[in-house]
Amino acid sequence: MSSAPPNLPSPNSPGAGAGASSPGNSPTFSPLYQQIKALITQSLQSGEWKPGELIPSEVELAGRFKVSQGTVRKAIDELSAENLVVRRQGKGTFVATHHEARAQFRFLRLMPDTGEVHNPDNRILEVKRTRAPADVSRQLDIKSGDSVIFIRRVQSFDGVPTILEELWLPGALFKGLTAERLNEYRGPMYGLFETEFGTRMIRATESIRAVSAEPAVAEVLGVAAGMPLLSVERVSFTYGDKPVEVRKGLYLTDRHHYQNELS
Amino acid sequence: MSSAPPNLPSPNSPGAGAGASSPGNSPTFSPLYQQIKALITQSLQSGEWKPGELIPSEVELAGRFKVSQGTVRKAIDELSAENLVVRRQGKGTFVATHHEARAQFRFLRLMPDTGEVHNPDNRILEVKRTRAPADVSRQLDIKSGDSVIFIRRVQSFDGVPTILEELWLPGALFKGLTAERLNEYRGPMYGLFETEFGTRMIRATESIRAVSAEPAVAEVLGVAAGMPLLSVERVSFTYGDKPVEVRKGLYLTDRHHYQNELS
DNA sequence: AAGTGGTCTAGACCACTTT
DNA sequence: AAGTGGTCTAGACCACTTC
Repeated sequence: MSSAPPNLPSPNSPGAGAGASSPGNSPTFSPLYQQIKALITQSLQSGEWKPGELIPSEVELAGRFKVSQGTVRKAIDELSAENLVVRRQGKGTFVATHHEARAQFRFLRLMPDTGEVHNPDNRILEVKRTRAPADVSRQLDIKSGDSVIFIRRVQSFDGVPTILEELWLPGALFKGLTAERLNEYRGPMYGLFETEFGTRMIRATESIRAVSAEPAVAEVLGVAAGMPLLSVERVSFTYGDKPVEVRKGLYLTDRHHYQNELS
Repeated sequence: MSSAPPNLPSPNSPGAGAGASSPGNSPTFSPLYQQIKALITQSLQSGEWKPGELIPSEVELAGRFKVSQGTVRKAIDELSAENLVVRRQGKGTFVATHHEARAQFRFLRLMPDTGEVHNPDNRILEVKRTRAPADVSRQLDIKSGDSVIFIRRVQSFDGVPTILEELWLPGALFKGLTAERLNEYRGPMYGLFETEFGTRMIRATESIRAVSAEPAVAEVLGVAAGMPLLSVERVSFTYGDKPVEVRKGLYLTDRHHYQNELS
């Protein structure tokens, strides 16, 4: 294992020469555990350890990086808090995956008002390769007019159409994504993205508003035009805070609600 | 080596609602740092250390509880992650308070679409003591018909009425809360609750939907009836997961949006 | 200089899972 | 029994703030 050792300034020679150590932009050394965390994140990003897989034990990583187990532990603690890995006592630490109920609800906040049954159904209306609209290309941080995959779909619960969604994905990352593959795939869409295209969503921001259903939208959802709908605009990010999905959803909230925790 | 593991099986305090719904078995011994965390939380709850104040140093707490500093540290780490305390290097650890910009945005998620100026204005429409409606009393975990304080207010930004809110507070906890005190108070409402009534909100859940503005609502907000509005129903909790506020808000989202982070 | 939180180490033992 | 993560300790030193 090569594994470049951390670039720490070694315990003996702290920034003695730095002088005044003004609060400016001097090359501040990050804590050891942050450097370890960055190294582990690199291995996650590069696919050295794939979603669902076991990563090396704390002891082994400590040996590899030439630091104490406690330092590795603190690094993994933070990765665990960020939902990049999952610890299981006695078993080891695993790369987080969207193929688990655990991760599902982080990205689907619409809950039925009563009961628990979902009976979800996913109908793909359209998949095409096109050019990114200006606002989407800006949010995806790609050049205006770059190729993107556009997806339009309806999600129903217990047979009731509830979510109409439009997605834009960078074409460069999702070559070969077709309606057929989307339709035959079982499980969450982010699971497919992660296993088939090597792109794992780890974080997202959402902007929520109330809007009025336009006639075309109302027809798809089977409601009257003018019906109030929840508009949810999401930008999802993968490793390195790189945006890789724009999603605009319209939620019917007469029997469901968007659940949020403030803490 | 200390004499004996100070494994006190959790000091059973009456009403301290240990009912954290932990799915585990009953008499499980919790880790030491969890017990320390519970003790510190008790001191926070009892007001021994008040919001904004400095709590004893880690070394002092370690001495008081007869454990190592590392154990106290881990307890405070979690309290810090839960926003109950705030650490400041070199200064100490402080009890979190709503009188800081830092805490404001955790509980106000409505952001202007452009710009940053807020120019907030708060107009109290009504304050009265009444009996809790059935749904509110259920959410506040009080007896149906118990006395509650009811508040109705409008918040404007840059002179534009944007939020119409109705609040219900347990009467027992907020004796003496009047429209006058609400009007003359500068700063966030949760700040007033915390300093004047000793009740600190630490967590909340929100249910969000899209609804249509009823005529009476539309008039207050200065929009047309039928305008789509964001309905935000919040239940806030204080220490021990005790619900102490029900808040039903209607947000005008044509120039603002509800911002959320999925992580 | 003294006090605080922040980092790092080394070692011990515990709880859980698998062999 | 062996391996993993989880807890706890004791001590050292660093970074920051205040005196």
